Amino acid sequence: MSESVSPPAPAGTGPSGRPRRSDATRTAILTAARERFAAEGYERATIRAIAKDARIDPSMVMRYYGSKEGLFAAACVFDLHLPNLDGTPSQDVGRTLVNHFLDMWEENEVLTALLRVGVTNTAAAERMQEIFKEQLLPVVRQASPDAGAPARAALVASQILGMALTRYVLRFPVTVALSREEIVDWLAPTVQRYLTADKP
Amino acid sequence: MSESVSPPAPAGTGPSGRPRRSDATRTAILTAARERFAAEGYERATIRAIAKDARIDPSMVMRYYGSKEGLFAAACVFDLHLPNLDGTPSQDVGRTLVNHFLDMWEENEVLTALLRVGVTNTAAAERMQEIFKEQLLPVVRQASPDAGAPARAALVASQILGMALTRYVLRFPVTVALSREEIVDWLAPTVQRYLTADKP
DNA sequence: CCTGTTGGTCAACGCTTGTTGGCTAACGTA
DNA sequence: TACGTTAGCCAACAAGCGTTGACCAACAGG
Repeated sequence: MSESVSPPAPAGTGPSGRPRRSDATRTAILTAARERFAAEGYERATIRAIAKDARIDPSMVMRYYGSKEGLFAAACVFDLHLPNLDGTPSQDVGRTLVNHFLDMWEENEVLTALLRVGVTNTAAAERMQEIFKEQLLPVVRQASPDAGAPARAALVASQILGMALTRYVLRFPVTVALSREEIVDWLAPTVQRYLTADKP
Repeated sequence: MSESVSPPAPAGTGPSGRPRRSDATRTAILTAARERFAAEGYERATIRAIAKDARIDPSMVMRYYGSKEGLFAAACVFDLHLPNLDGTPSQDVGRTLVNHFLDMWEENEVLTALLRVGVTNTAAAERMQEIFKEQLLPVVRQASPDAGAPARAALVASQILGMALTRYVLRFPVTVALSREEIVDWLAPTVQRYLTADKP
């Protein structure tokens, strides 16, 4: 928690600093870390392997990110970029959301990393929960302004994360073989119902 | 794969042998292993910790199960005990299945272990896939006899596993707080639709 | 009673892990 | 040019891991 005095490493991005000479290395480490965490989870993604991917010494990782936990925290800053659904016809919000989530999952490995690590790492699980709470919940409130929004968001998350789990993490062959269109056609009505249907 | 000749340990349950004196220890190890794997995943569940839980020496685990992988394989033999849906009115199969899965997840930690480990361990992921293929797929075929049964089973799995993930593994507070009835009321129509609705 | 088999402990092995500190060399200003 | 700062490598540490083999104690059958 406390910053040590003597080492010159600022430990985080200097808020008002100009670009440092080591920024390339820093992002190389971060990129390698994301790939490894996403592919192998927390324990199997070793600092040594990440450093080798980034073509630097393992000790550099410690210098720039303090510890493995610090590295993971830095690697998992993430924004879902959920679209504003104001202009979307209310019967299309389910389809729009499912499409957006699939995009997010396929273009960005941070979500896979977060899911793979969160299963064994409490900090990552809480981080994931925060993301869904802070980013999905407001959208859900917009789509269904009754008091049950948190529960509706949780239901949406269960279906979205279940699809991500079986398709991108566990990689069930049948699920992987489904086309984007099939997935959207099947999941959109589910999400739509969780968002807008009366409580059963 | 090959049984070594000299050591007297039969390595597996003797198919025609009478009960051994060490059976109590064997099951103690297996119970402890299931708990640890379910709670912490593969890498964090150390043989030493499992042995301590079972109040025996770590080397016993090796003697009885050969290796950590062997122990995990033995700990994850599992039967979903899916009910025969022949006598169930066809509009109730969704509700019946959701209820059954929730029962399974709450009374047996093997599923949690399998999910937590499968996320980082290919063998466990394949094991989970087998279970769903061999045990869920036939039930799905029974409920929807068209050619799309594998895809329908995959969709059901995505929703069931997503709920299990967020409720029993990631433990999202809102999801944990949902009552059994709420979950069933919301998820049953989803599963029902995946099983019996026309392809969208 | 003896003797082979089984159940169990103990101490150590080789290896990998995260982490540390000291050293060199390049940079950038004064 | 001189010198403090930064970027980077190297070698090592302590701890924990799965795994092994030697050794002891309790049992069972002749």
